[in-house]
Amino acid sequence: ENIYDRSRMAPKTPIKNEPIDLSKQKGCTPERNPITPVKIIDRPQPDPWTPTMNLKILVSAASPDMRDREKKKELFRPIENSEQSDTPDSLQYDIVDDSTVDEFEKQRPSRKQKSLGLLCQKFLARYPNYPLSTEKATISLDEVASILGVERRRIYDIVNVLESLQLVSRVAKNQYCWHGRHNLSQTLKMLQEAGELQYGELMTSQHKEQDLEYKFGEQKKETIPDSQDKPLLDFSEPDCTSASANSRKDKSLRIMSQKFVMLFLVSKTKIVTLDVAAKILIEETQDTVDHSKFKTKVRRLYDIANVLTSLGLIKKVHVTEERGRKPAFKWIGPVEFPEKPDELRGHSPTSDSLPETQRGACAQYQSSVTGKQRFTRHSSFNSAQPCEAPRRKVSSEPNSPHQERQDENCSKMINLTAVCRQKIEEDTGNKACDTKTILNSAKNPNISLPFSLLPVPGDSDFCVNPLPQAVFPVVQADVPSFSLPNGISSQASQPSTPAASKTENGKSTLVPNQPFLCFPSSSLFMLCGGLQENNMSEPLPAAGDLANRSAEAQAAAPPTACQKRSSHKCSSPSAPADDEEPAAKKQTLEHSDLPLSLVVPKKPPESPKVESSPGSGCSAAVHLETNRLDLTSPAAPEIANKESTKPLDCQEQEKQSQNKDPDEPPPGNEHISKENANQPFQPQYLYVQPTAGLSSFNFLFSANQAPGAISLAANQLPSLSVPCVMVPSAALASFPLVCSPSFTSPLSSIPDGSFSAAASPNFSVSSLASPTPVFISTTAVVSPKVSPAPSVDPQQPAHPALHLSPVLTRSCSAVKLDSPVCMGHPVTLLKLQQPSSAPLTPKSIRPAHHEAFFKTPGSLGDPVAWKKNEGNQTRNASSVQRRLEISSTSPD
DNA sequence: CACTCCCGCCAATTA
DNA sequence: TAATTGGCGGGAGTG
Repeated sequence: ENIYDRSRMAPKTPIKNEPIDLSKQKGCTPERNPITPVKIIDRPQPDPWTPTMNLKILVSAASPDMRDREKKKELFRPIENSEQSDTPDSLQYDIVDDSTVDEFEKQRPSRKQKSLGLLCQKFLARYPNYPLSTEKATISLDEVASILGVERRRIYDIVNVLESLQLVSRVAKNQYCWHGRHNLSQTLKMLQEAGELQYGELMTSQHKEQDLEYKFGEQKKETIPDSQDKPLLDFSEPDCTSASANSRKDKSLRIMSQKFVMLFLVSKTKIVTLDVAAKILIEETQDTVDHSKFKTKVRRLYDIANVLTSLGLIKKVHVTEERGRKPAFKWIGPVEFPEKPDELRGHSPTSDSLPETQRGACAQYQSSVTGKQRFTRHSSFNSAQPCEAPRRKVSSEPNSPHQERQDENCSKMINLTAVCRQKIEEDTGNKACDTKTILNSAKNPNISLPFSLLPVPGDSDFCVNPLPQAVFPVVQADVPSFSLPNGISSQASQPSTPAASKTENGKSTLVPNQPFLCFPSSSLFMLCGGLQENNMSEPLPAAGDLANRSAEAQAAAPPTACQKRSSHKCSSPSAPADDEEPAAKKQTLEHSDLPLSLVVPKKPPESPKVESSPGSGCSAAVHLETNRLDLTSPAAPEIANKESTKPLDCQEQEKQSQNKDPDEPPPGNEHISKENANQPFQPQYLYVQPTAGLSSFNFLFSANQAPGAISLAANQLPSLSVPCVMVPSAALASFPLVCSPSFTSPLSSIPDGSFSAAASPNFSVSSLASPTPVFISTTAVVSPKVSPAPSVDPQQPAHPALHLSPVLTRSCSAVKLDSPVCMGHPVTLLKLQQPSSAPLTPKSIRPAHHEAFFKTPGSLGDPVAWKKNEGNQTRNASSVQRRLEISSTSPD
């Protein structure tokens, strides 16, 4: 064959060697001098120019197509030298060539043929996905460039991206070492972790912080550089040592690539829009949205995306947003990362996407692969990116080392979230009206929901829903946006209509049993109960997708709780494969539908309050009360029944959840109630919006609660049965709090009969240390001191625990819990202050013990951590989820 | 016109 | 200093 080709090619010799030159040297005359380093070559034949040759050259010069054709031939031509020549690929190519034989005709290599993605595939085809140890090949840039017929510059683009994923490493000048995908899963895992730290937090975090951060500007910068300097992943591999390789300044392409991947890994939907990514990746905060810079970033992202696409890790999709459709990429690679290097990984999702050639390769190699992990995860890895450097202002938290970065990211993330939100809204059909406040959807950061929100189909009301997402990265700047919901909620709360509507959608089902509370304030709270996947499974009629999402979302939220323990199980329903991953992730995947796009959020911070408040206008207090009532009544009962019985395991829960109860019509919060009803077990969330900005943060808690407790609460206790509460950090002050009734703590036995249910505090929160003031207590504690809320109580009768006494009063007294949550004390209390915006520092407020339970926004920042922690804790399973909305607004 | 993204100049880094 | 790397953005190809 070769011979044949050659004959055909004839003169090519020179060409072969220097194909590049020919083609490239554009304008130039076809000089033969090899500009680029021509490497050697197999056969150095001196004389190149045969008559034919000239002709060809001319032709090529004349027509690009031809040129391409030529190149292609060369490219494809098996490389004699290379060891890999035998790879299957070559065959394919050959074939192609043959076909091309015809002259220059149509094959227009055109641009597509020269695309980086295609080039990358060719490149990848040369190397096995899972090379045997012996197979490791070193890659010579010059050689590859010549073989592929492209300039080196292009090879750098490819190699840099591959390097960011550890598929190759630089060994020396002009030399790279091919590692293949053995480590890919680990690398991705690391990126995911790092991404969660950075972005996950962001997601949750608020913008405001960023603003605040500005202060840190200096620090930040410092940080940034740090991070950049090192590749996120520094994988120093033993094998190939490239000692210095890393040093170069910021290798932006490498870093960008890693960050980009992180976004996918962190994103629930696994879809990231280009613009969002670009914004996030633009180092500076978006403030200076230099258009040109943005453009450049996007160009780079395309470059990266092309390579990632060739790797079968992502695929291009479009997300349709209000404004129109935007380019986006969806992660189709592995989502879970088993601890060990998985060989298999490639196959799963990824494999599908892989080009056949690769796939084949994979198959071949997979078996062989041992999976050695070369890379250790360096702490640095994580740190690097995330920026540890400066601590965030919030320093308060011990935990939050990363937060700063997060903040930054947050904003970005927020954007994403916003986008998502928007979409969601769109999907739902939103009621823009209601929410209009919501903002311009486009921008609103508020939309916190991006993904998760789901449940509510159209209604913004459900903002609450977002929780799940929130859990995620979503940061949601949304806070602001949520406000909408608030407004709605406020209204809704009374009328139940909204709920109903939702229910209609079917989404409501998701939420069934969960009661909502609305708080006027801007801040939102989310609480999570355990999750149950069940929800997911539930029927979602019309809204199907949404519903699913919502369900998932919800599930996601819980993830923390469930994840470890039952995550898989839970997840199972929803997501098939992922056992290991946290439910949330899985769910997310499923949800994939929603892209995270971001909209650029402008600064949500301020607006939020305003907006939110407006809606409700109402005083928070009022709403609260009502809400409470509502809540209690609706969902609670049912929940109680089921849950009470069993609270814990997710599985069980799930089952229960499946049971779904129809629910009661909740008078008060209709939608909520319904939702709750529908989903008996779902976790409850409370989402709080921070008044001010995101920064303030929202929290979600999942509460797992013992069912009983909850149920009781719900019914009887008007106040809340919600197990968990989130408090906005900053804003916390503004809010009051919520208490969750009892949780069941798996551990604790419940002492009091009264509290019986309550027990547990299993909030995942614990891990979080939060400054927030908020609080929750497991046991019931009502805080004596705080006597809060007068208002609430009436209902409370039964369980003390539940109460939330919202203290409308500004004072926020924080009650502390006496016992550590873990203990399972039954109840907790919270106190809040008013929504007034005064930011409270949580720290002061929060009880020492309880820290774990609550996190301030800042603390929240790390969802991941959170989750992890939770896992540890016993989050139990049970739980019903509830949502609460609170409309904050200043009380009045 | 918007989206993609190729191409290659040229600066920063290395050798 | 030359070579290697790689940031960057003009502007062309596509749809």
